[in-house]
Amino acid sequence: MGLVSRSSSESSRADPQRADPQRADPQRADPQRADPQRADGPHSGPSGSGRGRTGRPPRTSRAEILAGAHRILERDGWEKLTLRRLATEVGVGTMTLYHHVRDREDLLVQLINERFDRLTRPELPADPRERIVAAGVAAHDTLAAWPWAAEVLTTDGFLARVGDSALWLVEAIVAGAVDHGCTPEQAVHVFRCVWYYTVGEILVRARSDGRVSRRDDLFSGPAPALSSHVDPDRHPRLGAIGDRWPELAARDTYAAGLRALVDGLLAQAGSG
Amino acid sequence: MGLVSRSSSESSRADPQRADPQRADPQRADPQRADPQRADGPHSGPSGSGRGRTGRPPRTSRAEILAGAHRILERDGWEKLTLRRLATEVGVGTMTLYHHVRDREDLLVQLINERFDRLTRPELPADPRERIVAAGVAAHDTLAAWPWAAEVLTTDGFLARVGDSALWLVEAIVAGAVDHGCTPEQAVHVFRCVWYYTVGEILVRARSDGRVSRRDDLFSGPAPALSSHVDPDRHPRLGAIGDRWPELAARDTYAAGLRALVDGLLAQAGSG
DNA sequence: TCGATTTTTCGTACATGTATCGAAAGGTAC
DNA sequence: GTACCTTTCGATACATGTACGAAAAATCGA
Repeated sequence: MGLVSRSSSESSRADPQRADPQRADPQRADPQRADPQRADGPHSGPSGSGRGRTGRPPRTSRAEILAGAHRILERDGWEKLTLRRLATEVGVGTMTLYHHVRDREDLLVQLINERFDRLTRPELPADPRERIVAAGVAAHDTLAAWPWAAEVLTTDGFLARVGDSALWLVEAIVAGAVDHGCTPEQAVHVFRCVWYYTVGEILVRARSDGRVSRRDDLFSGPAPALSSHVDPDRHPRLGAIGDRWPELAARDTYAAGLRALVDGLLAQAGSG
Repeated sequence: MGLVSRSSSESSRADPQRADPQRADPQRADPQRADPQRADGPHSGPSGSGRGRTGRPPRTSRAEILAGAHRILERDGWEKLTLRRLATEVGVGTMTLYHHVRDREDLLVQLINERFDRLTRPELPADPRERIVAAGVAAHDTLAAWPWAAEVLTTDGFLARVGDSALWLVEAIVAGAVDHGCTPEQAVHVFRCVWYYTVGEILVRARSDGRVSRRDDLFSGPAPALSSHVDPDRHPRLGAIGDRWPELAARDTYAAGLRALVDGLLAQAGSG
């Protein structure tokens, strides 16, 4: 046991981490390695060690790094997840991490990918419209729990780096649109709008709550959140809302807004 | 001339920069100061200097700092805008900046505020629906040109820190919704959805293009952008789109999506 | 067995944002 | 002039991401 079983969940993803971008191009830094374990000694001996692999045997693996990151996240919180601390947690030099993740961003992307891996896919409704909404809600719920997801969601080609684990979500939305009668162009449009809306909601909400709950060391008071310095003459509608803005802005209206968006998009596509 | 004329655009904003958060609380570090000029010598002489102000007269002003930031942005690019470099550019010590901006984030917020200040407000259509769309497009266009806006858009209470200069946008959207028949609650909902969608679009797009156009020193190739590693069996719809994804994803569909969103929201509100 | 090769590890160094401390400078108010 | 007040800004410190390159540890070819 333990020879190939674990590597399955890793090799599924294609090339995330392509070693380092700068150096020579010895791509593929993670061919199957004899699962490093590393729990029972300095080097647990090459019992059944890597067959046909040259080079210094790795002492750590990406799986270990991600596990350490999870430990830090749960124990110390998001803002304590630094590369140095993670290296200490895993018991390895700081720069060693860079052989398993391209950079900090890559680490976070991999964490999110892992989360999507573990997510049990919900049953998607048969109705195309509802399927789109359900997929959006699933993506939203998965990401919204991690305030730091904001730091990664918008990275270049995030969707490209998202493994198969989250691709079914994209597929679900596109398929829902097509099943509803959209052309492929329109379906992509639908997906992108849903994605923008979802990302925006998560990003804005995550920061707004996060500051208050976590980083209370800064800015003692909660955000004044508009409405404190509005001139009712120049902005009558805002003035009319007045102090109710914070309360209204705190409501969770993601699903309602998503439904409106999808309704509008599908109507647009149908009549176009 | 030059005594109060310039300070008008600065004193309009209420309290952004409340000196430093840590020290004593001598709030209000920027009462009107006699516009510092500082272009013609070590100290251009107190000709008509500040009336009724005690303490050492400031050698630099927030306006100068923002101007220097602009210079760096245009000359060296966004990633070169660091506090040390900005201090050198303006010709002051690094820590002096902290007397005018709370931190880096605050600097960026002020830059955006300034941009909104300079924005000539477009004529808003009379039709409520079109007014909402026009306001959204105006906000989008203003922010989308600055890729680094992404770093600020989601900061805690961004809307709260946005000066009057951008508040008319919020007002326009809320007013459009109310004029269409929405309750205040629904109007806030409309605004938030539009805001989420807009922020999401800007953030995702900015990063996607930005990497390629500006930071071409990293990652030589453009983003693989999905579609390269899709399994047509598991994701038939994505497989059908195939290589067309990059092209479709590159289109500018912000306005179309916004219109769909607004349509859906207003329909939702009307029938609710 | 010895050197070449390959891969991993990791110490060192640098730029950055942020922060404290403290001292000087340059004004106004009395 | 003296007292105060505000701004400037250097020295210093710390944590961070990460570029660079050398050392270590394995296999392979001779």
